[in-house]
Amino acid sequence: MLGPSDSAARTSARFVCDFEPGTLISALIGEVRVGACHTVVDTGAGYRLRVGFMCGRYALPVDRDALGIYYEAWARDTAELAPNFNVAPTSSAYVVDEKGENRKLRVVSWGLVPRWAKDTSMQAKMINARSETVSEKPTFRDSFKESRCIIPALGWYEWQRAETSKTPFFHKMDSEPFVSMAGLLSAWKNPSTEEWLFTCAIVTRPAIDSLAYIHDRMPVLLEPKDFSLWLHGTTSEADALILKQPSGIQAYEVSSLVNATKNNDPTLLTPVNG
DNA sequence: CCAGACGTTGTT
DNA sequence: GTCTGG
DNA sequence: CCAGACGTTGTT
DNA sequence: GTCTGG
Repeated sequence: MLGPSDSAARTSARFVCDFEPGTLISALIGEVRVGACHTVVDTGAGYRLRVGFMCGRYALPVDRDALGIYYEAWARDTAELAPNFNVAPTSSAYVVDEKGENRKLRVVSWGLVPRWAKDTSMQAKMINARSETVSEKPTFRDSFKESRCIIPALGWYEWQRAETSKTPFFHKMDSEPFVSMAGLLSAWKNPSTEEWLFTCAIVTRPAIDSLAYIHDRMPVLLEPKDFSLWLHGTTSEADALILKQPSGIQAYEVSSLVNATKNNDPTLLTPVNG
């Protein structure tokens, strides 16, 4: 059982709690069930549970053709996007999808608009879809069943929160050129203009232990050998891929320049000595 | 029947 | 579109 | 995700 | 505090 003196556990262990988030747990710490998702912060006045952050920004400073080759996807007809070190919600982004035998690279807007939406006002909040509930939620379930995609990135950013600070980290693969995030794709027809808008969301999961000191959630990551199954497998097969434990991820602190979306250059990826 | 929601993360 | 609440 | 705005009337 | 824009 974790105690206040267990400093290693304070920085890296994760917990499930049975009480209201934010409750001071100095008197309750003996009752915390170790298992997932929360870190303990010493506030001086006691111990507080803290949750981490989620993938709300990523980098894709890569051209269309490199993605087409890596993902074995048709990219010749895809619009060229500028290299982007700071992809934000509602930004244009590349995804890989597969209709029948045709795997192609597609330009979409990040933040899923379900096909029945009246407008795009909720888009910026729909950047993540929890894997635990994605097959049930009205906003995501149709896309999960019929229109899964891969969202490529060089890596993703997370902000580690402390009592008075927030520190961005960049996450990338050790030995793959890209992070392949499990995604959902949706096509929405604007009722006014009759134009189609393609949008996507990143499927998320609890963070693996080695990343828990930064945040408690992470994207579902796909291995190259599983790309096809994610894109056209059954929902059961997709569920199985969600449950796989990812590995080979490195994370390092970066400059808070990334906070402002107007900043968009290679220095955002430069490691900071923490 | 119609009206209204439909989501995630992190806050206290 | 589809489900829940009134 | 973070940064930045947060308003009206009347005018072109 | 909460919403919009990037």
